[in-house]
Amino acid sequence: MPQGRAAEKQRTSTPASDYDAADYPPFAVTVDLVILTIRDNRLHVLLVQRDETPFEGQWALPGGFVRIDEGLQTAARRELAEETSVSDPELYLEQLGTYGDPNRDPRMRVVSVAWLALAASLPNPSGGTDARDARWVETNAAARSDLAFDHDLILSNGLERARAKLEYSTLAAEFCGAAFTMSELRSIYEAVWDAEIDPRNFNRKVLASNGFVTETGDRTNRGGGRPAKLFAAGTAADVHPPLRRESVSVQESTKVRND
Amino acid sequence: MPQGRAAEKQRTSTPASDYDAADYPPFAVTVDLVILTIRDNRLHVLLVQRDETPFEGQWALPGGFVRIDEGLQTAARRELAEETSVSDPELYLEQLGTYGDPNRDPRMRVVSVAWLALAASLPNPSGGTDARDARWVETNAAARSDLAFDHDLILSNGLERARAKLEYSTLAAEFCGAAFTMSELRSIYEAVWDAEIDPRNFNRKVLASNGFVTETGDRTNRGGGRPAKLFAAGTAADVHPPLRRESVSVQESTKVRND
DNA sequence: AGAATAGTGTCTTTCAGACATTATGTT
DNA sequence: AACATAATGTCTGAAAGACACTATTCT
Repeated sequence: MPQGRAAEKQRTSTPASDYDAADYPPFAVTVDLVILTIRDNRLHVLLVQRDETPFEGQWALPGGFVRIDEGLQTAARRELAEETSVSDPELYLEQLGTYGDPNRDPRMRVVSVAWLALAASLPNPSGGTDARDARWVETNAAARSDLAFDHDLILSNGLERARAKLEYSTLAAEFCGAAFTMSELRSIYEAVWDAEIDPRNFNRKVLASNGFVTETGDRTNRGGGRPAKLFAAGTAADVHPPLRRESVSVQESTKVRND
Repeated sequence: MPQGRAAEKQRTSTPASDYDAADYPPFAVTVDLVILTIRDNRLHVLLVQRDETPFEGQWALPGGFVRIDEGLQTAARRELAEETSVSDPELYLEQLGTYGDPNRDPRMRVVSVAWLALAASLPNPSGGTDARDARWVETNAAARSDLAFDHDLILSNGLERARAKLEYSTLAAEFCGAAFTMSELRSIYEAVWDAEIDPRNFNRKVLASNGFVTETGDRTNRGGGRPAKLFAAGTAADVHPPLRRESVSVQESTKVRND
């Protein structure tokens, strides 16, 4: 094995033409996706059921190999399109982290770059080009289940990232449709944070944040009660001041004192 | 996990035992490090000068190949120790992101996992096992210079991450020595944020955050003025409420309105 | 005594969180 | 008229930011 050092020297001391596959450790690089969407006012994640060893029959995050001439985000977006049959290049996608424990895959050394995708509502998994079973799973249930590989960890990191993201980014707005009501926007927050939010305070804060949403002037008319104003996503990327979820547990954790 | 997916296509049709290097694209995986420290009250980053093609003579972030049987963080820590001759396993190290543009290295397909390391004061680069030149460079100067590969981007992301991190983590405290004064702690923030901070407000906020620092009872006596109280890092990991740098530019960016 | 640095307190404004009533449409 | 949902305003407490003076040591 080329070990880092040896390889390193090559990297710095060997002309490009001398590069040889045998000179460096053979890694496989994959992408895995935490794809989140809202269904029935609850946050769901897309899981696929493995039909091959290892972890046969277990559920896992969707993902796949990065092609040799393909960028990492391109690979993630390709997999996303394959799994959701939604190839909207507007779909929000951000890099979550890279997982490369030498034993994470029993077959070979695989380094996986994990991505977080968010969309307001996605269709039922069409299975894309793959024949395996695929399903939207409510995130609390998914987090409790035993996923293949280190996907439990990746999912957990993805959920935490999504929750934190909504605090300071206007993502949730674009993440609704083109026009949405304030309660629709609020329900996104409630689903992701898995918490109730006071409509009055929420309203005040969203409107106070310049560029978060803009009123379209139209209203809904889908029966029921009073028609709601419609909004569109604004131009700002950040929320000022940030919306904050109650950090109850955190506050307790800081109770540590030295007396 | 990744491989899961990765292997996907192959996997669905190929038993594990059939795995063969020829079956998947040959990637090299490296780690690159943004190592930050404070010198002369200014934030500095460790850069190394390349002595080989490509980018010969240009400055770059330190880094190297990941060994085939080595975890990603282990590889980062090994490189860190080699470059700084400080093998303190306590040194703060967090994953920054992964960079894998197909053209980022002209010689071959390299995916690099970037890491952020922070330490209060590190010795002059001993060069470790490498003979290349290595130096601490003030970060504003480093960010303006033209680094090899995509290291400009990595450095920029690392700096932004470090600045954001100080807002809500107690990192800066551990990142000082075992005992430190309030103005030393403050100067860490000032160096990283490249801004002045009001000593009175800073003091109030740090002390209000339970578990951020604890008074040791001792005082300094290094001449000059009144001896300063000494503090040690507390047990809390997060700052509540967070310290916030003035987000001037952000506030202006939100000035967007739809009238 | 003077120089140097540490340490502290008050005021004002902004934001967070709690909370109840009115408005406007449909059936 | 009843029902359903949307919309809004006020009060209180916490924290942010601005700001000036006192305290302790050394020389």
